[in-house]
Amino acid sequence: MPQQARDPTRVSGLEDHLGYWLRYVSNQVSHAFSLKVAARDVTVAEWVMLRELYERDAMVPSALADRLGMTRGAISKLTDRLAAKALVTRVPGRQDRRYQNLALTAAGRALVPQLSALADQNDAEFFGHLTPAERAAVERAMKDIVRKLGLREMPID
Amino acid sequence: MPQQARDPTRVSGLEDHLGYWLRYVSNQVSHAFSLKVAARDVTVAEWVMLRELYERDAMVPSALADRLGMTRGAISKLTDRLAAKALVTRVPGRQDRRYQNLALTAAGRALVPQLSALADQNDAEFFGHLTPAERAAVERAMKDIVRKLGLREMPID
DNA sequence: TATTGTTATACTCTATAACTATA
DNA sequence: TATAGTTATAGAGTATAACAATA
Repeated sequence: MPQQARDPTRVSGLEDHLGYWLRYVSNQVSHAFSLKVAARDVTVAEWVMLRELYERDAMVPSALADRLGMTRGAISKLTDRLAAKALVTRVPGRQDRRYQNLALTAAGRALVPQLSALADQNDAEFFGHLTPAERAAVERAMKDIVRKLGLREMPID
Repeated sequence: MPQQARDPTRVSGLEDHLGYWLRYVSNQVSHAFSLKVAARDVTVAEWVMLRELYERDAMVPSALADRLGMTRGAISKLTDRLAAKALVTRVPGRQDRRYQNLALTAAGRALVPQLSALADQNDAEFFGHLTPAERAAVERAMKDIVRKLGLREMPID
């Protein structure tokens, strides 16, 4: 929120917005994490997809797109890369052959815990010095916003 | 922070990391903002650069690159676009002709307050429903992290 | 030689929309 | 026809590195 309502003629600065600080820190956290997973030849988007498949074992691409807030095209390209790295496989559907299932390979499944450890480490680096109360406050605020977002339609254009 | 240190064999999930939530919310906030400024034919990165020049009136590209945490190449491309939109001009240096100054045009200067109002509006939409205490807690935590890590660059994407 | 700004190249991620195969 | 997945194209952003002009 802009903090200077006292002077309506003043143009609010970048730092006056909570969104600015969030983006600032978030970009740093994500960038640091991307460097860590790059050592395993994986991007952040790839990590998210791998982690999702780890949890659910197998998913149809369009369901994954919905869940991750990406387009089917984006999922398709991501799958191409992960398949090329032999971390994910496409399993053709049997009943309805328009569908397919995405699943982790053994290598993919083995990789997820290693990436997860890197995520733990990254989180500790950035948020470890906050008190538990501070962390809880941030987490609660974020989830609050997500809940509020979930109640309204996503902007399409 | 992963919240399940009790069980060392469990693979921490995406949602166990504060970084995950931060990234999720931050992406939503930035995306919504990008839609707003797109109505003025401006991107978020362009807004940041315009706002910076508004504050400082004129800057050398390499100084801007340092300040925004971008490469000189990126600033060069960004300047190309803003110059094409007649929002920014390149002013050749007089003493050392390797340097140049970037400055807002009259149109650029007139646009910044409008964009600033959109930033205010965007912040209100996403954080307006939080209590002042909650907002303050998030802001304090973010600034804490920035201070702790000595981060000084600005977020761009 | 060192530095400034530009350019070339390449990659990630995103989105739209046309395309195919199937139902 | 409707849907699932792919592909093509485009654009914004990232980064590295070679380059020309200037000091």
